[in-house]
Amino acid sequence: MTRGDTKRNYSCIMSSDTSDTGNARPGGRTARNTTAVLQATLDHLGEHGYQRISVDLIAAHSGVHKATIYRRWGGVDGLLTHALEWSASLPWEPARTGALHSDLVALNTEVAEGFTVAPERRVSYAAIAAAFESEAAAAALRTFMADRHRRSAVLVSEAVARGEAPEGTDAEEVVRAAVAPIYHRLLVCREPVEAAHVRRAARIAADAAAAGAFLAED
Amino acid sequence: MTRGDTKRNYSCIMSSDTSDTGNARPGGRTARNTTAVLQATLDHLGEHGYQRISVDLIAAHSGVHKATIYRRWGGVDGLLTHALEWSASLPWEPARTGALHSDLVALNTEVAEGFTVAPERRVSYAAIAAAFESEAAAAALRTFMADRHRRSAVLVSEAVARGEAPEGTDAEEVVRAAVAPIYHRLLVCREPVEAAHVRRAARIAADAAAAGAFLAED
DNA sequence: AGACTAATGCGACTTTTGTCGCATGAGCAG
DNA sequence: CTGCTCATGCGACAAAAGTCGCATTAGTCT
Repeated sequence: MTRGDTKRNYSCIMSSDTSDTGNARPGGRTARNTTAVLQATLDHLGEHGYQRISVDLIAAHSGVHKATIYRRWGGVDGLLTHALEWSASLPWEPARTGALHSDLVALNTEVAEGFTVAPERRVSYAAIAAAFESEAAAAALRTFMADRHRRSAVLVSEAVARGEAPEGTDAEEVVRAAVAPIYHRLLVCREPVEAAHVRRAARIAADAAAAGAFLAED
Repeated sequence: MTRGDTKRNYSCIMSSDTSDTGNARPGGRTARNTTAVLQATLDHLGEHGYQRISVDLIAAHSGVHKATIYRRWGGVDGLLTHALEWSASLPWEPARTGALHSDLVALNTEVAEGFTVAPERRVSYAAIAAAFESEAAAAALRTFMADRHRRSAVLVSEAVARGEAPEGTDAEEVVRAAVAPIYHRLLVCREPVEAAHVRRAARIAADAAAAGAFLAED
């Protein structure tokens, strides 16, 4: 099994098109290797998850030599870090439903599914897990999450414009408040997320926003 | 450096007294080994964190042979799992301040400090990280967290008794709602937790509880 | 087209991690 | 006190992870 057999395109964090990496000498082979290796990494994660991953496996699966992977990515952590950094550059925007509460329900649902539906769930877990292994991965996760929250903030801005929350509401903080219970339940409590949790978290965040709980503190 | 040099006693999840493990032949040496190994594990975590840990290191540091550790605990995961399971059995109860909001502020502060103040922070991170490595560790974390939330729930029950929240409020869910933003910020966003975040999370949870957001859904 | 050079492939090597069989000695029962 | 037995220590081994120098190849520049 060698390079070039791009199997699937997973959603969001997993899709392909690993083209643009800001390397010196970006010419054909380097780019092809990058694609092959990162695609193999995502494929492996999607199929076998975070635990069984190793550089040797990715090397065999991608057709790129082990030493090359160590040189360019430094190890498994680097692979995950790079995959995460790259995925942060993909287009994404939150779904609109017309009201803040239901927007947040939709957002929370998407988050929960990202950690529930295979194969994407394994990739999502890997992204979080990697952040515990290396500072670089943690930084990548920080950037990725900040970006997601920034993009999601429009939901709140638009709600403010519609008069659902007061002017001066910290939009990103509302988003964080809404999704936090989902992540908490999945990654810390290690318990399943039910629809009621999704709804309640969205409800509380929306109500708090309406009540002005996210205005700048004095 | 051999066994028996119990160095420090960290708070909470890190303290010593690794006596009672339900082994067959619980006699002297086995118990001493258990203590030595788990203490060495916690010491190492507190000093160097999760990343650099290995069975060989713990073996050298505890004076217990490598093979014995692999046999009894199975590997690094098992060490962390066992340490976490054991720490769940330690006494702990939340601080009382007289009002739900300030109780939750205190709770959130304790959580945040558990992930901020050395050496305990490294142990806390390790506990979460281990859950990504093995299902056993995940189960241990689930148990530990469920226990913490159960114990913290009295804060809410007492608040209900004082009339601060309606009868029928799901106490544990209020606790989870209060602490979730802290964990989310620390472990997912990978951003520092400020006093304002602690306060806001407590405020929102307390207000939502008062408003009846945690009554059983119909 | 032809030379220059960075990246890669290659494979041998070191280090780390995990396993196994066997002898020993420490607890436990009588 | 005496023997029995299970956990341990021990060291050799196997497997995996990671490193290194060197020859080669594929882009790039002129």
